[in-house]
Amino acid sequence: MDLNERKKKILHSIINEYIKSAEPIGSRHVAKNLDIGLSSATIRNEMADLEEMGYLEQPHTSAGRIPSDKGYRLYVDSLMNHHEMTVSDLASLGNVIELQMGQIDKIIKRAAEVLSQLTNYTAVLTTPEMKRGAIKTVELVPIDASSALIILVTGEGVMKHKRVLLPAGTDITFVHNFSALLREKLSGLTLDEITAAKISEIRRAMQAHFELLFPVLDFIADIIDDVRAETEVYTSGATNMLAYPEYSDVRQAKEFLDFLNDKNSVVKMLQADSAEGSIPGSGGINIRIGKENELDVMQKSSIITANYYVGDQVMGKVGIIGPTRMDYPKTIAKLQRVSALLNRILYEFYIDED
Amino acid sequence: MDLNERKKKILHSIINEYIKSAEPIGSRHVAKNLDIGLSSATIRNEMADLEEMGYLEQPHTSAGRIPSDKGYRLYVDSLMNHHEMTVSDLASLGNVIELQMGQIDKIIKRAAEVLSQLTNYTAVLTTPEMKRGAIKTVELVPIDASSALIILVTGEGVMKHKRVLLPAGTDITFVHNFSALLREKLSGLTLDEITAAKISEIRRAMQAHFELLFPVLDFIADIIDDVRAETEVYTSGATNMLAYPEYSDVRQAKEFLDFLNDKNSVVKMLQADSAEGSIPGSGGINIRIGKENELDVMQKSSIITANYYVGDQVMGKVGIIGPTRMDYPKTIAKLQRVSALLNRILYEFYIDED
DNA sequence: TGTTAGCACTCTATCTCGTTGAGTGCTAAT
DNA sequence: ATTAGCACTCAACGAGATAGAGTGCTAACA
Repeated sequence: MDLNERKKKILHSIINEYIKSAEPIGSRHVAKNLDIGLSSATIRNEMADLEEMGYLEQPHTSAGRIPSDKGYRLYVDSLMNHHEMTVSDLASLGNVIELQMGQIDKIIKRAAEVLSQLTNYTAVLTTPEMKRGAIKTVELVPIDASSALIILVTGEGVMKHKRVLLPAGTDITFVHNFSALLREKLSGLTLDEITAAKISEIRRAMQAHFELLFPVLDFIADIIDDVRAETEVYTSGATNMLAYPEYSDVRQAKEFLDFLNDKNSVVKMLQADSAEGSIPGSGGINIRIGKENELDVMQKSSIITANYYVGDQVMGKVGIIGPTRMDYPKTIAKLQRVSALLNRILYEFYIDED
Repeated sequence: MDLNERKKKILHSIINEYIKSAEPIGSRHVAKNLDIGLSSATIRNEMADLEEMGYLEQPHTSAGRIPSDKGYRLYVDSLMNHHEMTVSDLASLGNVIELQMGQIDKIIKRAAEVLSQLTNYTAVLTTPEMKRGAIKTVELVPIDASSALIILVTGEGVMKHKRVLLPAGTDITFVHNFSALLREKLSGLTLDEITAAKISEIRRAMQAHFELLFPVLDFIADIIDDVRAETEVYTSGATNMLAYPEYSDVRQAKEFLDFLNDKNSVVKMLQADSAEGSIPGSGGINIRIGKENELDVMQKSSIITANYYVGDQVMGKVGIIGPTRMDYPKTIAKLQRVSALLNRILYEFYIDED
């Protein structure tokens, strides 16, 4: 039994219908409302075949059919029509650009909001892993007589700060000199290069009279560790999912929301995209459908991810989570648009000011 | 008909039971399991009285009674036993203290987490309104040839930063001088004092050769507006509510969660505590029960709020949201403990480093 | 040989209806 | 004033009965 054109067309129609209604689709419905030109009996036979081949399943004997994960897989890989965003959707994207002057994490956060509003699903973004990022500047800013602020800025525009106590009676000029020396020693290094050994080396290389401020070096090591380890996760529209019948059970809804609140799980999920899921020629779009995802909470959901870049370096992941019957074509189009927009904004943000 | 001691005792017992079970309480249950020493028939009469007086209600004719909002009100005002935290609860509070070295918003965030874990309800905290806060320091830190970071630190330890573009070819020493001048002009002023007029005044007072950097002043005005307007809201344990039968309907759950996501609504709610709700001698604890709250989403919930301070200045609000049948005594005890702890930590953080 | 009409069959969803049991209110006895 | 007793009410539950959507199969048809 082979998957001929007619079978594909029927499958395609069924999936489209199911995406809209979330109700099992019967042969009669296909024959009447969809433009196939066959009787319900014929459709019935074809549907039986499609079920045998694993593309459809039946919730129970006398219900219609719903697509299986395998069915969706075929759908996203070769069946579905690709989609262009509508004018009104595009218009609402304009707002994102206005944030160009803000900081990088605000832009990313905003992108998550836009995506979730645009799609009515849940958007998830991760900020870049900074291992290979370079330090742009380090500054020690005195706040008052007894404390100062360490500020670290990376090439990607990420900023991190920490307050440190100064030994009593430290002279301000002294702090400034130390700050200048720090900057000289550290700027340009990538975060990977700043190991404990490197810190010790700097400590030795400094003149002895900075000894008073040596504890500050430890704080700098801390803060760099923070930046290095830190992958922030922004989620938006988590509650959108509660509007879909798939999540009408509160307990499952809770599980899903708790999962989204757990940063580590989300990062892990976003980074785990599989080779099987990547859509050729889509610019790095990756889709995992239902059980293709190992996580229990995701068995009824799908996730579509994309990378975003500055220049040619991957900065992070954008993902959209929806029920398995989510509207793949539209969602993919929106995801592509937003990630492209994000690329452009970050590029301008990053390159222009370089 | 008056509310004698026996009626009070019965009401007290019923409310305690209902808080545990979330099921209507019948006269038989009260007579058997609770230590009153009266027959179910007598209890029945008393319960009928209590209903007539408005302290109890009946979901339907042949169900038991549940407390009304008025019943809860009486309960929290004069019936309930006050509660001490258990040893194990206290032990888990120890962890909060370790964050002393972190920044103020991390501490506040952590406090929300601790509270929600401790109570199994939803914790909400607001950060202070900064109108009367003073500026501790302002710094303009060059990042590269074309951009710099404005950094603003207030007396409360809040830090805010923004990246600005510099005119091409700006000299670094020049930036430093400008930065020093800024600091001199602005530090010590409260945020309220820095009006548009004040900014113009500073602009005029500066030597003309800083003209190039005048646009930076506008950014400073922006950033100060941000700090002034900004009341951050931290929420923790939002999904805890989904475990209670009161929220078993997904639609209501969604409404509640959406409400929590809306910063403005939450701030408004936290600030709207009423005179009727404040518990005398409890150190500023305020309770609003069910319909005492105007908000639709809160009709089935109660909120207990407290203020927290640095020294004698109110910094913000802590609130715990639960179903109306929440365990008031325990929750109040925990809220008091955590806000006291918060006060102490902030006091140390703020005063020690001053 | 592929398509279709027809029909018996299956299974869920929904409704009704009786039953159960928890709880009440009232009355009469203590 | 309290309590035992009893009739009454009502939600919850389960057992049929019914409707209807949808299927699979067979036989007729082009």
